[in-house]
Amino acid sequence: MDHSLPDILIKQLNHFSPLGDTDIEALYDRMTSLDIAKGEYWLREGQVSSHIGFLISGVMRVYHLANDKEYTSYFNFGQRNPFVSSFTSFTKRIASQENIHAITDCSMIVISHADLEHLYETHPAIDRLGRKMAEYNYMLALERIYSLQHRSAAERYNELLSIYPQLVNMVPHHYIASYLGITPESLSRIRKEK
Amino acid sequence: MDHSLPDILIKQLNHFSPLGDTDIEALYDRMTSLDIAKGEYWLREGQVSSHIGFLISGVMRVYHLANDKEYTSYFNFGQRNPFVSSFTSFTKRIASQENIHAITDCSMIVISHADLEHLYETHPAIDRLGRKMAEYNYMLALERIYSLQHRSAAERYNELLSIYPQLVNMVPHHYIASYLGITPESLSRIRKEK
DNA sequence: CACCCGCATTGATGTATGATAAGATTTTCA
DNA sequence: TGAAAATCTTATCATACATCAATGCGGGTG
Repeated sequence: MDHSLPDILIKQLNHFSPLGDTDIEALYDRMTSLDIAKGEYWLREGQVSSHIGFLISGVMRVYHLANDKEYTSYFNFGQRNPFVSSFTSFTKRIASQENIHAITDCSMIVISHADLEHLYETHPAIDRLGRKMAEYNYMLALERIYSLQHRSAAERYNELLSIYPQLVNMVPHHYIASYLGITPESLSRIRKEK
Repeated sequence: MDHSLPDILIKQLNHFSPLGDTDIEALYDRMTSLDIAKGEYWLREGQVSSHIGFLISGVMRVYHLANDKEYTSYFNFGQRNPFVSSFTSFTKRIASQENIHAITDCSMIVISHADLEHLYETHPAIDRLGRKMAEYNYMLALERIYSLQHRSAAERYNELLSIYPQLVNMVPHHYIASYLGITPESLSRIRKEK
């Protein structure tokens, strides 16, 4: 892509692990920008996830379909959770069980699996960056496990509110409910309490 | 330590990411073996986790204490889940909220944070290995999130049975219940159904 | 051997959340 | 703009799981 990777991407990646000029140059060469309009899909169940994305703006949602219900794996939104992927599909090169779509108009910077592997092979600093990102995502996942394991639905909702105050105004509530592991009706009751 | 890292460790690490002879040599120099007797603690809440461990044999348990209750974060047991740590404490160098203790006599190979960082700096193959391990742990965490989010207690118990058939005979049931996010009474009822 | 004491079980009851159905509200778009 | 669709709420009832209390079991220790 042209020499215009958004500052926010460089800044965030540098925050995970410092990159040299040649590393950033290599990223320039392999990453491309991708805009997705509200409602559009980036990945459908059954496909092998070919790219991983870094979300610049908007809200994306990863969900799984079973028994006629949607199970929201997670949202990508803001700087806390910018890595968009069906991670297991992307990493293991297997069919995804998940769908990924844009809840609002979205802007991403993406890279293909082959290109990322190539960068890992040729740029140790990027390999390290990959490690830092995986460690970060793992720690986020541990927090979520703890929350699901030990907190009530109302507590989980309040946690979500405190972490992403704006999210609740941007996405349909039944998606939020599904993310929390409850029904839309239960979420409605929880919200009424307050 | 002496030149006798267990084959199982080398084999498992190689399975994550291939290591050269010099990498393995470097691991030899920095890793030490550590045995912990049944009931002993490896880490107490409030301490900063100084080492990460690879479990060779036995069962370890990571748990958190709150409101007079024990919340079991996870078990380390067998080859599926060999990395023992309070990961956030170890990675961020902050006080751990978790305790780690041996449920049975345990044997581990451990490495200090400083030594691991040094290996990451000097051996790109080990940095890559770290990435693969983090990615692996992340994928395991995603599975657990899905299970907690969308499955009933009985389903989660059966999952656990199918993944670690022997575990239920080796650890007190109230630990298992806590891991599943339910009370010992509920677990007892689930088991009676079968 | 007998006594604990931690653990597992069982029963009775309470509560949070799910299921179903109906209505109200908002959004979409022809 | 107006009708249809999607979403949100509310109500009722059902169920899974928690809580509380009591009993039983089993292994360690005097």
